[in-house]
Amino acid sequence: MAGKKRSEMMEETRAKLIASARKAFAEKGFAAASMDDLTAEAGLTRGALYHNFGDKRGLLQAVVDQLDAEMAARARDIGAKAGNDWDGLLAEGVAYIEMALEPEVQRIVLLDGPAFLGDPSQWPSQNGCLQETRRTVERLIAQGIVRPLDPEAAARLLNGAALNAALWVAACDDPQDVLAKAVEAFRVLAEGLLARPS
Amino acid sequence: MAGKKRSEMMEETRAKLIASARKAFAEKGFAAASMDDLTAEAGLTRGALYHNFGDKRGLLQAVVDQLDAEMAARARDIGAKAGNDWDGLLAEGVAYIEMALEPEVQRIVLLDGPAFLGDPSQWPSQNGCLQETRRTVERLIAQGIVRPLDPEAAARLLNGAALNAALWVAACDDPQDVLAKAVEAFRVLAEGLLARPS
DNA sequence: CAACACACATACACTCCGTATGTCAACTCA
DNA sequence: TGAGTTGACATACGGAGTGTATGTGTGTTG
Repeated sequence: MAGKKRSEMMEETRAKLIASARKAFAEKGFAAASMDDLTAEAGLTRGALYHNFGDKRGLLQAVVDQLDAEMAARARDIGAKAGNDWDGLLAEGVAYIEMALEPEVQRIVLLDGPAFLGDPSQWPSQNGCLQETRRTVERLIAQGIVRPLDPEAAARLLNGAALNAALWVAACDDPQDVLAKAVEAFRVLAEGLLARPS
Repeated sequence: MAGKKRSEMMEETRAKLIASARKAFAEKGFAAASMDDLTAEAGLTRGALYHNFGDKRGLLQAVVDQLDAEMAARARDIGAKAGNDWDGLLAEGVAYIEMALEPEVQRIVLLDGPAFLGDPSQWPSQNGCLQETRRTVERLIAQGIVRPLDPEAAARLLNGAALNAALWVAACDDPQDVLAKAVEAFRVLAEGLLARPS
């Protein structure tokens, strides 16, 4: 079995390590996750890890990149399904809140990522979600729907608001009820961006 | 010298350890800070640390509590100086952004705190900044200035937006310019909370 | 003043990361 | 095709760090 080339094998081990790391980081957090346990669960040793990713942070970076790409793709799809850009922006924001409820996203991308890798906008993956939101804001400004302001700033604050909303929902007792309140508050805040009719 | 009672001595060692920890955590981050180095700089050993704080996280919690109390007090003062509650809310938000630019606050309270202690609202100190903002929002709702919505949700999102704004400013090349953009965006977003004249 | 309590120091066991070295299969090329 | 080489990964080792168990000296109390 397995007529694989060396490069294919290597891609496979990378994928296995990243998959194990996603689980371990999400469950125990980056700091508490043991590389020995990680690699063992993937049927490998730390040798493979250091060979492929350099060090522990390198593995975290790879995991974050993968998650971020998935999140950006989902946000794009959801935004595209909306009737117009404004509804798209709101839908993206709500989607971001809901994604941030998943342990993998919350723990790895939103908590450990910034703590161990630094500011998200400086990541190699360039924080796809942020870019997605920024582009939507830029379109809305061009259309005159949103007030002229720095799109990067707006995207930053919107995503930040969504993140904290998600942390709140994730830690509360009644997620159903709190999620509704958080989404409502997000919508209200976002409306501040709208160009006033006045 | 030193006609001190035992309890006074203990308070003093706690204060010394917390002070050293603030420096070390802010400079190296919680994970990379060594307890041996920490305590040595305070003229003590790890024995004192484990006796007073239980474990490394306990020390982080104590540091975070202290910083949080200071931040809440500053926010309260700044909010009180404003002419009305609405200006107070904006001033608090801007102050929060500016405080988050200080390395101690950013690194310890905003990055390592959530990563190692979990959701801020569940901290024993109960996140004074958040409570401060929430109370201001409650007053504004009572006055009919802000739309009726969940004050906790609004406070959460506002603080989250401010936090991300600060991370952005701290990591950028031109803090002066970016800070202005961030503050502007914050103001615009916050205006979404205002009751529409309709 | 004798006995205790307690704040803190010391010593030890364990885990974990990173690196240096080893090994074996896959690829190359004569 | 087979000897040499490369490279992906495993193994072995050293250093550092946390947490705990035990020791010690000073302050407190009856």
